[in-house]
Amino acid sequence: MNEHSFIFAPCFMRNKDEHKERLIRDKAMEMIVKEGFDGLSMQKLAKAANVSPATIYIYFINREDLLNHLYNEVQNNFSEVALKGFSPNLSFKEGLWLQWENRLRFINEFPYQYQFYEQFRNSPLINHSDVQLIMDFKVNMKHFLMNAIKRGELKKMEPEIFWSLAYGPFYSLVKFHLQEKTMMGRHFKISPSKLKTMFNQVIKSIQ
Amino acid sequence: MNEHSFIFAPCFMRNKDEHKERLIRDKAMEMIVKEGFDGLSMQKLAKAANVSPATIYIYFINREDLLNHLYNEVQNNFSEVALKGFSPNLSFKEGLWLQWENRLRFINEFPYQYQFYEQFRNSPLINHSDVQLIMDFKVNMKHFLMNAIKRGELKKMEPEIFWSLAYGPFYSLVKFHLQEKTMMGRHFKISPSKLKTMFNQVIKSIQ
DNA sequence: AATATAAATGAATGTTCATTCATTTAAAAA
DNA sequence: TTTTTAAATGAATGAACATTCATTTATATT
Repeated sequence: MNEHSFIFAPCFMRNKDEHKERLIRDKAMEMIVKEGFDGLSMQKLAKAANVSPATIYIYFINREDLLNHLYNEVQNNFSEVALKGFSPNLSFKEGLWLQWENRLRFINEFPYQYQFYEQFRNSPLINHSDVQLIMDFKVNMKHFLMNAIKRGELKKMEPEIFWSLAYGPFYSLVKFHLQEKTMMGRHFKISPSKLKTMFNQVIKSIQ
Repeated sequence: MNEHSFIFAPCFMRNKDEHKERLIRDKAMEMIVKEGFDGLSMQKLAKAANVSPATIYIYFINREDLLNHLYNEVQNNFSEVALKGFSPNLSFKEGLWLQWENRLRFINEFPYQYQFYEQFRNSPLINHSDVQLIMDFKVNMKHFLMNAIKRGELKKMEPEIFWSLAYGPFYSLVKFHLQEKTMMGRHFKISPSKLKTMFNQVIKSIQ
């Protein structure tokens, strides 16, 4: 052992099992969606993921850290999917529709992730989370909106009004369908034509 | 004691203290808004309301029963306020605006009630609640929408699309302002003129 | 004032909770 | 194969949980 031993120390280590962490994360989201934050206990989660309770603490500092990591992950996944194929140079109508489609695809594909996300955002946990929207997303949207205004496709308005007009109806429709789903036990996907119909009406309110 | 003694039994009873129940209900909603469903324990609630834990069980069967009663109460209050001054014979624009104003008034006046309501609706607890919208509300809205369609002020569309277009932006704007509030610690009320501006844009999407 | 009743209580109960810890296991490097 | 390391564990810990119960308290009626 010399003074540099901590740098050149050989690394005889066992790797973390990523499949195991994935399982813990997925089961946690599923439990929260089905039983609420109340319903998530570390012991029940351990049992559901087939690991020891202590194992969870190898991957996460504590319960709160686990929840924050889950939220962080979904936030990143969601905004990444929302921007798939997007460019700030698209016409306003094309760009907004693309994001509606992308968001709906994510929600249909990962309903547990999305419902966990909504539950987290509507709870006080959100106040203790320091997760920020990824910068890429912010910058893209800012340029997109500036271009649309420059081209006269969109009139200037306060940002919160824009977001409320452009996405309020979308998320409301999604909520209707997710409620239906949990009530009927079956998943009725939002039909693309219904979505497009509503989109065209929303456009009228923004232009 | 005769066979009718249970009917004519004298009633030497001490009355429930309504002020006490009110306090329990209010503190419960406040705790849930501030700390989530996780943060509501019967012992902490008892302490906050200055009663014994056992007292809560005089008014509510158990924790779940308490939460359901709270939700039920807010649902009723909210839909009652929403209909204040409403008539199905109002013009579509007048009737919808009246409801926006009424709803915003309720949210501004009872933010804890509203935020509890939102948190409950976005949690799985909603699946175990058998609370229904009051019939009066349903009937009124149905006639209102039928009249508006008859007069040509509103085109026929699927109910969930109507609700999403007519209220999605409203609730989205409310959410923006409530988030701001909890982040800044101060309450910035939505200005009526901002609300009216957005309302006029929303109307364009529905007609 | 006396009485009967349910409201109200504080302490207690058994359970479940998040988290820790001494130990074992597996795997990467030598 | 041996060595070293961190992953993984099951059992344990003390705190907090929902709920109950034997008493006491307040009050509407007599």
